[in-house]
Amino acid sequence: MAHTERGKRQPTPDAKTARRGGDSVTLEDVARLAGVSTITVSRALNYPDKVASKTLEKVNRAISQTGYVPNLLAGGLASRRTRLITAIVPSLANMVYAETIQYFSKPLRDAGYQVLLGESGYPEASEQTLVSAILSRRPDGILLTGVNHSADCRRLLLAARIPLVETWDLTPTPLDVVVGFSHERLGAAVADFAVRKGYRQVATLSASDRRAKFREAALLGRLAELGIQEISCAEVPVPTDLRRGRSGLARLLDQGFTGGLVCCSSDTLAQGALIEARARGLHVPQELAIIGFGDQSFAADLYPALSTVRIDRPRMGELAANALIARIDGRPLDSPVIDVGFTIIERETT
Amino acid sequence: MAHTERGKRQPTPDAKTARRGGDSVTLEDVARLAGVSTITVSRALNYPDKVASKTLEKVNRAISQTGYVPNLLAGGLASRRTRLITAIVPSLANMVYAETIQYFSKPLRDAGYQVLLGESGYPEASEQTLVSAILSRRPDGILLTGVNHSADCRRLLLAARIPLVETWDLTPTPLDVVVGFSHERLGAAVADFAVRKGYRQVATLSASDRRAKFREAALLGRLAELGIQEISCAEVPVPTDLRRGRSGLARLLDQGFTGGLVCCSSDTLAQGALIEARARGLHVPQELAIIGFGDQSFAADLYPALSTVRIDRPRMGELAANALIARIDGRPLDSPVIDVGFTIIERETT
DNA sequence: AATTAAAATGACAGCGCTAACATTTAGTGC
DNA sequence: GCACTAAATGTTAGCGCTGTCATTTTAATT
Repeated sequence: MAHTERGKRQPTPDAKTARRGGDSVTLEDVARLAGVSTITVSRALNYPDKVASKTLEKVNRAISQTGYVPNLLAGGLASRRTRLITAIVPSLANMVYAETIQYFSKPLRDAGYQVLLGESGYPEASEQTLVSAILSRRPDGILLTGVNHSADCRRLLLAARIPLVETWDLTPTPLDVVVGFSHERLGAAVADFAVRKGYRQVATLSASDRRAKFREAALLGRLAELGIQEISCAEVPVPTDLRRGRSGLARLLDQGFTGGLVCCSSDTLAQGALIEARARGLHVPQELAIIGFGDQSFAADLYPALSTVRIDRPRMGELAANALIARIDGRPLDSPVIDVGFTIIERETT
Repeated sequence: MAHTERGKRQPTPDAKTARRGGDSVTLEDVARLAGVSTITVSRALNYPDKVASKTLEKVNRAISQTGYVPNLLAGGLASRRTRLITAIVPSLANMVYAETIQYFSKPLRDAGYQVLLGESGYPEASEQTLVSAILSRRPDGILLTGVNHSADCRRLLLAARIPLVETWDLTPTPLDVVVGFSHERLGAAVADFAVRKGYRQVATLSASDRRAKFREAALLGRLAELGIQEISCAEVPVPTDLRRGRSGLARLLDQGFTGGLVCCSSDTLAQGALIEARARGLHVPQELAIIGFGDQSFAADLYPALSTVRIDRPRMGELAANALIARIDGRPLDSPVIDVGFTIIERETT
């Protein structure tokens, strides 16, 4: 007792190594084994060309001998770079977004980033809460789906001063960068297509999704301009699936829609409509024409093959990733607004 | 110069606040504003019931005034708890896994965890590399798909001493906990089903996926036992899609398969086969019967409705999440091996 | 009011790493 | 060999938080 100084914890001799956990190997262990300082090990890991090759070799040997796995929490805290990118999508249940993530992730992975996923489609938690949770991991960048965010959300995002990419939509005033296409122009283009092909009756089958409704509104608007009178509309909840496509078409048919073009807000809905038509013995496209949206991989392989509107998703994902990386690296961008456009793909259902 | 002590950096008066970045609000800022110590703010955030309600109020006010967003890197480093769970799936392109993630995430989110996603289906990066990258974020737990991991991988995982859950398969010797079903029993059950229904010809249409091939082998084995002679097999690459389902059936038909039951390793493949049958004018199930695997949401809505083998994926995800949470909290598990079973769902294609 | 226990708060060190310098070593030309 | 530059390595001080005590305040009991 006598030599224990007032209150101060008396560290045991091996305190440094025996502390809590004590399990995992640290930089220091590697450094000791390699006979260099910790910073040299750090450099060997992060800037290998700043270290003499002999040293590098020693360090690498020590790393594999100890089975060292770097601690990115500590590294990120010290360097303020986490090598983490967060992608926020409405839902993984929608194949289209799951795919977007993939295309987006690839270039990021190659650039040494990991992608953390956030799903915003959970009504029980606000986007605000999600964003806050995400920011607490201090990602180097964030991908957002859509351009409509609550005021609180925008504030939070902007205050974090993190590179941001919004996708799947377009706006002249992005938070930072936006990579997408115009739902308005797309809706109008589909209306033009309907008229050009001579359909006198048009129906819409849309998910209750902000962007889908926006396309529908543009389509309806253009149709009115072009003098098309016979219009039916059906709305189904998200996420879209075959059942909703089937029941949606059933509803349209009950409503008095007797044939013409059905414009669906997703290929899945369109496929459901196709199935329902088949179950009812309606011939597509003779008695009923269908056009989808997205050009998902299955569209071309349906029977009959589905006409749809293609969004170049691989390109959109890649452009978004590259824009984000450029912003992180502080490189300038040609434009903060990148339009990837769309293409109407005509197959057998129209 | 005179009073600058040898080499030591001379910190400017406001060095503490003006340091690098200096941008983001820290616990200290909040504490100062609330007139308490940092640890009290920390407690107000993490253990609110350990703080007097008046203090809590002051702190919360200070937090919203400053727009403070906690830094989980720092918190995780200090507490050794990251509230991060990593899920490794083969690919998001496969709807089945994307869904699994969803079911798995829900209970975790409710328990205050965030899910980081890792895709192992990229041949350019070994599972080893992936696991290493994941471990460097020090997740509190890991979900793995499958039970076959390289020796290096197992070593790495085990050395990390992190709760682990393996899924989508079963093994008597899990790394930690396994939640899944027996592919062997499933394959045999499908064979029994084929025989019971009186099919004399059986074909398999399988993805080149370890578990799919395992089911197929079990099916073939049982078929042999039961004396079924006429068997055709087709293999397609992953990920499975409609095209591969169509071309797979086409191949079987070319090979001399003239009708009977086609056992597909995924519902998507089955759907592709169904489409191909329709395109060729083959009546299902009269001329050709089809059974899938997975009972994905679309299976019941196809026309004709697809017979398949149901895996209770929501339950599997939930059980996996709960097992992981139990392990993290140090609670004992009834058994480290949890079998969720399977059910053959007979609809219209058989 | 005095005594004791419980609740609330605080001081301090350190989690494992890296930025920013300082210092040492190797390389170059004359 | 010497001066000088560039390359390689090391020292130090945090990054922003929480665990572990120590201390103070409040409540409960006699």
